[in-house]
Amino acid sequence: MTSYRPGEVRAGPDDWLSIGEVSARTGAAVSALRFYEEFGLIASERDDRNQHRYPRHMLRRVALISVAKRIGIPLLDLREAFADVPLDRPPSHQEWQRASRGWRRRLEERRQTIERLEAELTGCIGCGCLSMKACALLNPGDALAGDGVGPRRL
Amino acid sequence: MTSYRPGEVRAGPDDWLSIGEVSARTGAAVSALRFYEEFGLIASERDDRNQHRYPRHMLRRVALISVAKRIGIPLLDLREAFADVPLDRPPSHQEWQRASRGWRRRLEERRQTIERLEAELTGCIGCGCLSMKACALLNPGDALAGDGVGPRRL
DNA sequence: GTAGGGCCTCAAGTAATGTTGAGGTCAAGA
DNA sequence: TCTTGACCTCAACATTACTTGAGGCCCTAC
Repeated sequence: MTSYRPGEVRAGPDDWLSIGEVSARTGAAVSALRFYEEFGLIASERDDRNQHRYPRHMLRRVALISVAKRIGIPLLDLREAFADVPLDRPPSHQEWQRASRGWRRRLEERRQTIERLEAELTGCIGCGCLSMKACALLNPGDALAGDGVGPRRL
Repeated sequence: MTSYRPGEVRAGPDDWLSIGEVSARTGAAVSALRFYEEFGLIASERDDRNQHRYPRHMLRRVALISVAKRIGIPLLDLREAFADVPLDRPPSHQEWQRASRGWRRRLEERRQTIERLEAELTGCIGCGCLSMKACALLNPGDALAGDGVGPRRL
């Protein structure tokens, strides 16, 4: 494997980042980064001292992982969502966009679940559903958990 | 402890539900219900055979728990969100509404995180942030993870 | 030359959120 | 009467997502 040194001249002085630098810049713990890498979510080269060297474009991946985590997207889904974004080179604009379409579906679904819950908590509760009759929340089988038909909003 | 029988006359024939009925109506596994109860998220009485008897209003709680789970809200937060909703009697309209205000804050925050991520994936990536300069996603410390100021949308 | 810092590997531990299994009670139906 | 089904308790296991610890390498600064 080619070995890259931190100061290697390619385009800038810190084109390659150590694991500590990536951690500092993304807020992800070093241990988490190692974990993500083993898991295949990110990748790195090694320098002549066997230390991780991350290309800058990996920062974006890590940032996306961190945010996704916050909204409860499991790492497996994340790996799938990243499937077509190359790890070994800066993804092209197009590649990010293609991947982002898949993301958006997931995100939208999630956002809609939240919005529905918000609606339930105000509209539904506010409108008398407390009676527990025909409330979408309590509609069994359906119960906001599926995609069934039935009363949705209002 | 008072013991309630399923058929006890109070208002209807099934004012009290067995754990299996609650499970069937909410979609939550029996084991999950027991877990929620031990955790303090729901509560029940026992009948003369030591079996759980759930009041109907518990269905709503379970339904809310199920939905919240789907959007990644941890049970601890959930317990806090339910703090002022009584377990031992049907919550009043007012009580639900007061609790729902807390919920809404949480939900909104979560929704905004998602919306930001959506924006990053389209707007930001689409607008040249690929250059990695001054991108909210990569702004350390800030990085969508905090509430700091800085470039947010566009 | 030695102390510290940053990095490495590998194994074990932790927290959250349940599920599964063993062993038992009880009531109703064939 | 015997079996089946729903329920009980308690303990152990599973999964996800990491963190912590032990033991070691190498460079830089004092």
